[in-house]
Amino acid sequence: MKDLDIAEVSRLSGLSSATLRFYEEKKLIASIGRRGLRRLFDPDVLERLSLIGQGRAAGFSLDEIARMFAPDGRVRIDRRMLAARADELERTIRRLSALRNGLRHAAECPAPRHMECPKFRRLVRAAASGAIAPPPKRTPQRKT
Amino acid sequence: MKDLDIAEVSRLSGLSSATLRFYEEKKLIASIGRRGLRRLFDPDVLERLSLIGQGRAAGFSLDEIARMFAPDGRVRIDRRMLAARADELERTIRRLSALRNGLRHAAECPAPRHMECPKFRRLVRAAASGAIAPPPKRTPQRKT
DNA sequence: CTGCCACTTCAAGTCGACTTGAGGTCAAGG
DNA sequence: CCTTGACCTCAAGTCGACTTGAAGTGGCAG
Repeated sequence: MKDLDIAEVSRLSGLSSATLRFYEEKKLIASIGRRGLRRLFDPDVLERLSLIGQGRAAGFSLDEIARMFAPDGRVRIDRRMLAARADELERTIRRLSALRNGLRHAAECPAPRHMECPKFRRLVRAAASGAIAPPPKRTPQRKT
Repeated sequence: MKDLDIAEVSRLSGLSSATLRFYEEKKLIASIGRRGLRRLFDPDVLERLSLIGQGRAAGFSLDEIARMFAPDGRVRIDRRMLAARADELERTIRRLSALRNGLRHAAECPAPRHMECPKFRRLVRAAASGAIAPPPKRTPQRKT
């Protein structure tokens, strides 16, 4: 397959070229050369970007993801790290499920004001003990 | 019940006093008075903080949460908004579940290098089409 | 009465992941 | 040959949710 220039990679990956340059600077991807000033990429970069996307979606930081690639560019993922993250995801999923149930109830609850609904109060109380739950960040938007 | 000073609220809620001041400034909570310089809070503030925690955990921003409280301090939550968020959570949960399965597989996969495992490649390919998934932020840590 | 020290205010800093802006370059089309 | 426009670099800005630092204050133990 032919090399891709940054605009093509951008189009195919859905990431802005600024982001691609940023990723290159962070050593997450590497350009294979230039045509004039323009970066050229091996089509493999798309797989790599997908991998990076997976990592991000799983909650790894860019730095962590960078560490998952051996210096030769091969994937070298610590299996224990993955298992740990899977467990963490499991917990997150449970928490979010409870939350979703709470929200669904609140959305359907007939009480004129939420604090008058015993179920809602119970949910609030339940979460009140101890520390307050930290945020599972909402999906930001990318710009083309 | 007796009024609480900021240190007590901090202890009971697990939030730093700086955070409490920050929340007050953002109109998320209100102090009921002072003893000297010290803020005093109605014990109800704990329920309010719990509610705020719930909101944060559900992915609402502080500004959005602030809008959920009527000027008189009563809860006034738009039910459609809650339902919408519940649906969004549902989607997030599905995505995370798939991801968790992928991670679990990757962690147990016998292939010496992940890209050699057909299952792993399939997962990567699957996510490769179209945009890259956005990050579900990881739990930060609070300081007392 | 004095000193301590947890509180106060206000401004500025932090963190991650990008985005934006200014000023520059160069391959390709007319 | 010249213009055009997409790319380039580097620095700085943005966003949300706090945290940190400097400088000040006042209730209360001794």
